[in-house]
Amino acid sequence: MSPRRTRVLELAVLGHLAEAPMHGYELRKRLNRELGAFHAFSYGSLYPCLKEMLRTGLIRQQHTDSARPTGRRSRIVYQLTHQGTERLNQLLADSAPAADDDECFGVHFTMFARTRSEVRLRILNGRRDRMSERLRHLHERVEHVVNQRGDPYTIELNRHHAEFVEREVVWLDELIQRERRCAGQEHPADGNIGTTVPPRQGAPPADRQP
Amino acid sequence: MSPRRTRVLELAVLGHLAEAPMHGYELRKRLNRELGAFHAFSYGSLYPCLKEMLRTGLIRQQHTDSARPTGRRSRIVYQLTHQGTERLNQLLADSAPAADDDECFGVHFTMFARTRSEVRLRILNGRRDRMSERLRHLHERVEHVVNQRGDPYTIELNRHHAEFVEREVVWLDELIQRERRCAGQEHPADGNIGTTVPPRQGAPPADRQP
DNA sequence: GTTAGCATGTAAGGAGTTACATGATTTT
DNA sequence: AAAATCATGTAACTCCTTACATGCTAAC
Repeated sequence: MSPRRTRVLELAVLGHLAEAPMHGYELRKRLNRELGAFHAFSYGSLYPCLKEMLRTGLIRQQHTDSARPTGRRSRIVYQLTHQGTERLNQLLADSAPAADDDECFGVHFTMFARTRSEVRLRILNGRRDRMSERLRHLHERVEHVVNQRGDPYTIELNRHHAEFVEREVVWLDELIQRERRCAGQEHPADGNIGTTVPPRQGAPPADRQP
Repeated sequence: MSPRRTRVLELAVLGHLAEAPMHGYELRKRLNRELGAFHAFSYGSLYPCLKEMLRTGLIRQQHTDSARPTGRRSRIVYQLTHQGTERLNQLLADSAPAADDDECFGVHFTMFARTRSEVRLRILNGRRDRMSERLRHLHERVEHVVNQRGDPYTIELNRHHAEFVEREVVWLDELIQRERRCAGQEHPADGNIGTTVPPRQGAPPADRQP
């Protein structure tokens, strides 16, 4: 019925569940902490998304035998299915959306530690190219406005924006260089996404109560 | 029926029509040129918005006696009504949304030349405060991630973002200082920001055909 | 004679948000 | 007893995009 193929949210959820099984509330907290002021998701989008992903078989509810860990309201802990893992790899490997969309890039970036070095480079390069292109457009526009009749505030806004994009390109260049220097190392952080994630064996669903 | 109270688009349209009557196509071109890569509106949002504004009496169709200027397809030229002017002033005076929403701030900013000095200062100050607050949150988050377990890429993203917000605050501070220096002048548009802007007295409805 | 640009629109849908409803548990 | 926090969820709405449909004129 309603697809609810929530592009970026789906990716973020898959990425986090790949790290460890989790329930919705925890998921949202982490998402919003990691993405910072980049973007904040609400429950109104997260829960329907989880439901849809459940329906399409990307995730499943964990066998909740010993339901509530410390008496709280029973949680629904989700974990990736095989299909979910495949979909995640597929999404991660596709660098095109990350280049265009700021949010999407952010989400991809927060999962770089679990992304193959080659894919990271592809994403960073794609992003760099897009940003350069955007910069070129901006410069053209500034020039145009200056030449024409030029409202000073419009010029200032575009100039300021161009400065930001310039910095973004520099930042990306630095990151690309860093990546290149450690090329070959498939595990710059610890553990990849392509294979299963064994190091997290006995880790409980992230539940620290005092 | 369908309200279509398109917040930011409505403001932008009002602002541009206050400058000169215009038809939809021209409006969109200007919007997207001035806002740069900030945001691009499509016809699919602009035309319904115009229709709704027409319905609610914010704008009206100009008496299109001598319809087509050079044989082209007949245009529908819109102009502000009295209500539209009032609504514009009301929206411009409300600095709260501009502080929060990036797009909204951009639209407000491109209309600063036609905004009262006092309101400009209020908007800039509000924006500055919000950005400072955002910065504080970001620093807290970075610290938290560093202290906890710290994924290096998550830290890097937040650090990078924080740097941007820091620059934005600096930029706003500069603008505020500049505004303060020329306080009293209701129209610092000439030589305020950078380039001088020509008088723009009897500017015709911007229609240059070769 | 066909592409490109000007000009106006509509229908369907995407990707969320807000506000609300509910209920348990812990802290004050 | 009240407020905060944890936890899940829904309905209605927003604001915009994409893709399409139409048609006219200028330029290649």
